[in-house]
Amino acid sequence: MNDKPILSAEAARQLAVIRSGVEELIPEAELVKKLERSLATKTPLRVKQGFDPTAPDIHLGHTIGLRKLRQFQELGHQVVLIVGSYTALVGDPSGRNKTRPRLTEAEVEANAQTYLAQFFKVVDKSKTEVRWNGEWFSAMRFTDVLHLTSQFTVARLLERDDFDQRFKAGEPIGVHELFYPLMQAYDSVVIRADVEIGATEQKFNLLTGRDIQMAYGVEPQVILTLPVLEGLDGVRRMSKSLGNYIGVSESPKEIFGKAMSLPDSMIERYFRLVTDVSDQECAEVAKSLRDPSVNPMVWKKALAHQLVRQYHGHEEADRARDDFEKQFSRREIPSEMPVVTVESGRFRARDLVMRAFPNQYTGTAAGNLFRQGAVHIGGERVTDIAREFDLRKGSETEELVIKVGRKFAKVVAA
RNA sequence: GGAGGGGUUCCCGAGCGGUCAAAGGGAGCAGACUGUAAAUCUGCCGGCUUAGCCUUCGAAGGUUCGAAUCCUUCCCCCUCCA
Repeated sequence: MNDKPILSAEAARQLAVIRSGVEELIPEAELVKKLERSLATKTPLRVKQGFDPTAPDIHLGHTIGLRKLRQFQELGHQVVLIVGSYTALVGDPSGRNKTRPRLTEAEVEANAQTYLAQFFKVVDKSKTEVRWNGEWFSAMRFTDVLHLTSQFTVARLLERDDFDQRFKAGEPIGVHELFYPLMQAYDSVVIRADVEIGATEQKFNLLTGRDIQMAYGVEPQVILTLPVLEGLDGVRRMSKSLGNYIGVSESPKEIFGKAMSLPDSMIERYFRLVTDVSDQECAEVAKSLRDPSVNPMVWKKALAHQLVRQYHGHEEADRARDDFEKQFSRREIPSEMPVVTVESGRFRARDLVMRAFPNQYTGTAAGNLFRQGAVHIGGERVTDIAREFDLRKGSETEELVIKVGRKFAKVVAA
């Protein structure tokens, strides 16, 4: 406590903002020094975040980090985004129990563009420096690689939990995967990162950055880890591959609906981690949620509304909420649903379902839905897959609303 | 390089010549109940022109009336030794 330097008011303010919501800040004293120096010399800190263009969909889990970057920008610092065009060729082993599939360069390029478009929905593009790490890795000679890899030991690499677990479980570990942390670390050397942020599972990689920077005679970065967000199941991490995510590019209706399917236990956490709602307001939400007379659904709706608002604006948020209440609370037919046009003619009930929801069901699966009473056609439950419906343009049966479970679609005769 | 163990349907995991489209669990989907929450109960859970048929148990061959189960070769993974 006594060895902490005395903070200037501005540095103290910045530190408080930076620290909010973070899991770990290592080492805090170094950040303080960097902040003071930044203020004194009017030189922004270089705040690094990397991403591998493997999965183009940015979801709420990612926004925890992106929101932190934006905070840094608002404090006047420089964000450096590393597009891991080369690291993607390895695949980050963090939190993985399998080797990642390798991507082609074309896939990497396409994914990166998709990613950037979404990235700048949260982060200020004008205050971001984007660098592709192929810039330096493609120029490396083998002796450079040997030099880099000689700065670290296998024992230390194997200390990390994910490698350790895979090793013990008899899962394969490719030698190239061991390079991953070193490559990420080297990025920090090249761009002279002052701060690198990442999810908690990134801690090892981030710390490696410090070691490697020192080995190359660069001032080590401060690392800042952020919590990992649970997905829609409330248990497993939000991820595209698990299909339990809310993407920032999704429609208002999807975002609202997915948010409403969250377990109650996640409401407060989501408010804290992925909305602009202030800490004080979050505390009030938490308090209210503990009150047994309050229906948590009220807060979940508020959360869903807030999320849609952040990505689509207030009007869309209102509309999504109204639609939701109409469709699910009052069980009315939604105002908007996918529309599929078909040629005029007679259709068997099961074919109608398969047309209405293209590529979603096999015939067997659709047949099961009928048997289970999940299918409503024109507002009536249908259990006979062979029942025929006449759809004709111009006639009174020009269109039919098909409902399967909770999903709606409209079939219109052309 | 040598020795041993292993690859089963989305995942884990049983099966070890017919009764196997393959136990059990998980995930998923649907119905009931609800707040598109949780919990619970029930059903479905390879495909098809569905009382039947077709394709599946790492790959390719072979033995057999019949193979996920036996044999051969190959591919991949793990462990121990070097």
